[in-house]
Amino acid sequence: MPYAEAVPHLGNFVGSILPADVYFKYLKMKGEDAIFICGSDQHGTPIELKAIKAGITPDQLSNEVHEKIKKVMERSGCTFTYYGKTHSESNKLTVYEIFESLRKNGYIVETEDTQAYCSVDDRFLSDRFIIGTCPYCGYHDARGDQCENCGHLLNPQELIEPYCAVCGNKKLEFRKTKNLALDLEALSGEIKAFVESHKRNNWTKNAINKTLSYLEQGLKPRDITRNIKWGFPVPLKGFEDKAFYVWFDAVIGYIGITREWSESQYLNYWKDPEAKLIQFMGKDNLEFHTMMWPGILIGAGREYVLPHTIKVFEYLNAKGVKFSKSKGVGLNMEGAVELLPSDYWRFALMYLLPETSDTDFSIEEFIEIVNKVMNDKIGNLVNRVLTIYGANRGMISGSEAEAASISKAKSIISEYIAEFDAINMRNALHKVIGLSELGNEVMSSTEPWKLAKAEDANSKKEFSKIMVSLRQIVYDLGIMLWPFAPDAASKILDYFGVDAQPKIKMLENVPDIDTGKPPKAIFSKITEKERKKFEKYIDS
RNA sequence: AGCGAGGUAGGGUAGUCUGGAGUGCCCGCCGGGCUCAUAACCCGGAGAUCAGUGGUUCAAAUCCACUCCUCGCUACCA
Repeated sequence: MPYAEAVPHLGNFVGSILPADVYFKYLKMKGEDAIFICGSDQHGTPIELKAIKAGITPDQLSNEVHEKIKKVMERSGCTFTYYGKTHSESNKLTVYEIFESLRKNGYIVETEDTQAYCSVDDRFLSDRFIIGTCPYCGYHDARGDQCENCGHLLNPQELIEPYCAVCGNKKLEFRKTKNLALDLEALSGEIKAFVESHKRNNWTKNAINKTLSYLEQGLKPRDITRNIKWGFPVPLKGFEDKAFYVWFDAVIGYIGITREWSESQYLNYWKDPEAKLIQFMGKDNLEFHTMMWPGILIGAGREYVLPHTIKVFEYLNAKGVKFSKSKGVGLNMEGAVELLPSDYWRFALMYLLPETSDTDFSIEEFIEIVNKVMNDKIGNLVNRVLTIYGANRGMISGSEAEAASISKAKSIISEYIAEFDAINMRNALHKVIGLSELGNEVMSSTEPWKLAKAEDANSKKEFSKIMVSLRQIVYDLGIMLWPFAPDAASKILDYFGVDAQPKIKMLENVPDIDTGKPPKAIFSKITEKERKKFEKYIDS
């Protein structure tokens, strides 16, 4: 779920929403009863602080950003079953219900801490609400949690001459305060058993190893409430002036948002023991999803399904720098879809999907993927097949295909399905590319343009068989491309008169090509001019 | 510092879990083919002590140990 502070950048998109959308589209192709739930994560300190600075309420700010994100994600070709938000009545209800269960089951404990207090604003200040001079580098605008200049992690007490970020008050007190925490220590045995029993379900290596290593080191209770005004108020005596901590209501938001989508249907999914919850995220979200989220669900009494698969991706970096919303580094999705069709981003980002290690995003590589892979391999193949097919329409008869190429195509298709079933989406994408390569190979080795000119019956028959095979390959390509590049896939399928959402089972029966539609390029290359525009975004 | 992840031809990557000839992909380079197609496409080739050292094994990129380098996380950023 994107944090509703700003529009997601490429790194956010590639690590969570895009793979989820691609996989969801595949599930729909298979005809599975799947829903794709996502939403804006609205609570927390950064949003509250940003809203105060902007002179609006956090509610307003996060709702405005939420609307923007929703629009951009739709423009990026994402087809959510529902895109909701965490600051909703449905989520609030769900958070309260789960909190109550956790409390009843004895997993909520009290913690005490010392925290800065501003008497002018009459509030406790989160670390980020305190500004001062960094004791390590002397930077004047260091925050209480970290110095942005030297990167040192800080305690608010370390800051020299700290002041309140809201009102500038320099007379801060440090007071004791109580919070509620989830007793992860008590739950750690069950969390470990959960990870052990689920890790074979296509979890990524980092998700398994990092989690087991945390568990090995031992978990401590972790706060679920904070002295903050923005969030759901805590419904417990003595804690009414506090709000739930954003991570708590964000993960519960998966349920809450499904509930917001459909009060009558959400439990059909969340309480179905056969349901599989599959989650995609960047590595910064790992511990929330592999430990705390299962911990919440287990502690609340295992009423809801626990994650079946957790896919944790590494970072996509821009020129070695992490894309950052707050620092304004890199390209956000709004700029991206403004610049180029969403299919290009979807395809290229899935191609670059940082599965095992951080990956650099460079313009050169992106352009290479679009121009060389999408255009030259896939786009060009479609075009050349359609052209030769249309020009020799009368010579193609029956459905007899050239056996060798069809059997190769079939094995690529089954590999594609196997990769997708194992949620290895980048590998699945390579199978799509592989199929286009097969098409190009068949073309070169059989030279149908020569056969088309021949007079003898044998050549004519051979030509027909080859074109039937190529027709099959292009059609299959249109279907298989759909999760990655839905617009381009629709363009290909349109030549076959198909305008419905593709299904895996459609791969078997190829309709004839509608030669009334002249072949048009389904992709076009990124020009020098577009490249220049592009560089403006990346260079910062 | 602790923990996690990476280090594979000139560049970028996959393969590592589950050991089987350095096997694959993209770019670049060299040679050839083709002219249906988007100056594209196809075939062949050169190029790698698989970070290093030691070990296990009939066999190691893959398993084990140690070392070096890069990135990330370390609990009030989410």
